[in-house]
Amino acid sequence: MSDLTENDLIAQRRQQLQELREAGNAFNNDFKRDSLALGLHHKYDDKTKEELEAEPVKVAVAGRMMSRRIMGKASFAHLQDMSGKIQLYVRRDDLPEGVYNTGFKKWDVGDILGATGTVMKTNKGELSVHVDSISLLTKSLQPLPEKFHGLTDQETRYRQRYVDLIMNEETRNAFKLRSQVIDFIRSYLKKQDFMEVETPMMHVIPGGATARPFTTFHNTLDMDLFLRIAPELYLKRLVVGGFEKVFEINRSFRNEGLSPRHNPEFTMLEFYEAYADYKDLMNLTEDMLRNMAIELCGSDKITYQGETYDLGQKFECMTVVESILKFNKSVKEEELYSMDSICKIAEELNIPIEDSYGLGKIQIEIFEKTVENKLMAPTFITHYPTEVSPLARMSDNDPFVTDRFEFFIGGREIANGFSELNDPEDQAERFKKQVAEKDAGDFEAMHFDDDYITALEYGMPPTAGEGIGIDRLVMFLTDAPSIRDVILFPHMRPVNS
RNA sequence: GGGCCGUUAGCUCAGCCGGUAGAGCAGUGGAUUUUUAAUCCAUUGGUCGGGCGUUCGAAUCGCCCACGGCCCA
Repeated sequence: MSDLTENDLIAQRRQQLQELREAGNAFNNDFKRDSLALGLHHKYDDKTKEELEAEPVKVAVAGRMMSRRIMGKASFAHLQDMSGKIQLYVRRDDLPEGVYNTGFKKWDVGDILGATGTVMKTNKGELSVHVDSISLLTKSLQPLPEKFHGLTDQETRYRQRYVDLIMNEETRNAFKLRSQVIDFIRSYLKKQDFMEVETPMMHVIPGGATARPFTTFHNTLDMDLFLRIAPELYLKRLVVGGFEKVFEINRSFRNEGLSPRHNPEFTMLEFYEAYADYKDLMNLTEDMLRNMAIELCGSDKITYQGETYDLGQKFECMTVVESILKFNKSVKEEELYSMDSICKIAEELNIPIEDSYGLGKIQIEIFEKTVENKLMAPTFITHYPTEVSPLARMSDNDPFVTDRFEFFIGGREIANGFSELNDPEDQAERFKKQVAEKDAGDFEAMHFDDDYITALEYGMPPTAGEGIGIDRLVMFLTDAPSIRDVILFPHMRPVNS
């Protein structure tokens, strides 16, 4: 950032910093605070001005000065710390000689200060600290955005998230909620005896999803490695190993386009439970999301982009085919099971069909085009075709479909779960089909993972597993229109030259 | 990859049928001992995203590029 042409504002502040250096008190590290803004509000907001005067409470606070109103020999300023804001009442004659005029009045909004004083209330009733000592802890060289409009430029908010966090409480709140969502999931699963694990992020064979991976290179081993597209195959190896309930919350990476719903790195929860089936996980999902909303948002009614979603009601449930019929009134069920007629439907919908596509793949193409973004209310979709579910167990009643579900809300996929395919010979056949598709030019198709087959050959108990997209879930809970609003440092193209 | 929109002072924005840029906030100087977007007076500040064209003259018109946003593939 050294190529920034420095403007007057920064030059002035740099000059002040130089003076602080010369005076020997730049970057002080000797101030200890004993109170946070929010704590003071909790403790003393209910007290009257007189009560606070009768029993003076001495506190030490620190934070960034977000505003300042100088009224001559007295001033008001707001300090912002990790918990919130507290007002300072700073009077010249209450401070040591010179501090007010040669110190405080020269400092800038954005500077980081420490102050001690007594808790008071102003005539207007705002809880404040009546300051008796104050010092500059960190000089801020960069001017903050204007206080009234704040920082609204999307690009700057994403590129300089630190400024966004300083200026926008909604941003801070969204990321606090994100953290709480992850805490909630951890404790929810741990209470049910799930064990948290960490599996490789650098894979020799990328697997567990159909997606293009990022490639990297290990110098000493002289080999390509892939950033994982999903942890799935490793987590199931752990189930084989006897960790019967495991979960992982961490990043996966997919080398595909960016959009308001896609970031190249994103966070997923994946969890696996032996001796459970996909229906058990649907129940778990419903219970977990409902309780999460109540605990973290205070209600099972969530408003997202102007629409209200009720997580309190029993979630809707239908099959892929049922949903296609529901949103395509002119389509008859039998047409979805004949290659001739389904191709005609796809053609009418402008869905390009590859020669390699079977019935199941075309059904899913139609589903994605005509159904997915209409699934507003919380909805489970089940009976995904085997053709598009290479890791899921075939249904006992109909080998055309698998014991799989996806969960949608607000027109977006949030979760994907299924009874796991634990028949090693079936799995090997499915991998072979994927490899054939890869050879036919599908970059997203899976590799053949020999070791995973070997693991299954040792025997994996009947197991169900699920992945939940944490970013999309947090988007929903924070009413964020873009995934970039829930990722602290979303991927951006470099800005330079 | 395609379409539409945007990029002007530190921030938020005007200006765009061509005539070399303006406001509010921030900053600077002054007044002000309970303010809340404090107020009042004065005042500094700009390669108008970059490049190339058209023109006597471009922030404004055209083309290309960069970055961002939304939609589509």
